[in-house]
Amino acid sequence: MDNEANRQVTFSKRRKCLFKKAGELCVLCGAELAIIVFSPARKAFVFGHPEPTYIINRFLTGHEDLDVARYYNERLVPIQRQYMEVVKQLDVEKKKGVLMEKLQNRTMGFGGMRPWMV
Amino acid sequence: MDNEANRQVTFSKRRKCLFKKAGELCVLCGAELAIIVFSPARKAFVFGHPEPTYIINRFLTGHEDLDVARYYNERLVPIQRQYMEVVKQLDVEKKKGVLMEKLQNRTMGFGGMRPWMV
DNA sequence: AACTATTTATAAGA
DNA sequence: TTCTTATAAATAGTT
Repeated sequence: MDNEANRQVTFSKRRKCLFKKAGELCVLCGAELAIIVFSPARKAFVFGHPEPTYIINRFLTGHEDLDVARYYNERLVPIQRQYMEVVKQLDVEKKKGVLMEKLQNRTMGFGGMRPWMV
Repeated sequence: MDNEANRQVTFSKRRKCLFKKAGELCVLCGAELAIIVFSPARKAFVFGHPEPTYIINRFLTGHEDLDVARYYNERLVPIQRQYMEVVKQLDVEKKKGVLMEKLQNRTMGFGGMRPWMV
């Protein structure tokens, strides 16, 4: 395994065998698995039972019925909604404040104390 | 491999061996790989060289420098921060409102109009 | 967990 | 690349 050509041959042989073993593990033991291999030449080889993406998503999300994008979007969307809701409330409160302040000024005159600004 | 106990033993033996073979493929051939195995009992076992998440992200994104979790978290974290900021502001505005209302009641008496509630 | 008879994988050479 | 083969490793069943 000294030269590059031999290393490539060994890689192919061993990869093939690894995938075979993986398939046996699934069939014999009822396991579910995925293997992703990048060759030294950076090429991807994938094995999965069932499909690799199902296994990967299950691993990444901890859920069987979610893909990664959906998993994160389901966290992102509610907080975006909450955020907009709170912004709306804040706007209402600020308008209330402006109204109150006007009313206060009318009642007390502009020299009146505004304790919340102290 | 008829009964459940034997199947579990076989699963452990073969999984261990699969990971060993995977390690050899990496060291001997300069490959990079990840294996995710779910046992029949639905427990996850992971092997990776380098770290499994690096391999998985490289496979999913097609880029070596893009992290799926990071991609989504970079959208999630800022909005979480903004959300908390706005909640704080809302709290401040509400307290202002309460103070103003008290002051207004003191000034005008409890019969005073509160136009912002109409 | 350890043993072992048998099967399977492997590296190197053709 | 594929085939061969001597050697090493893995495996299932047993203790």
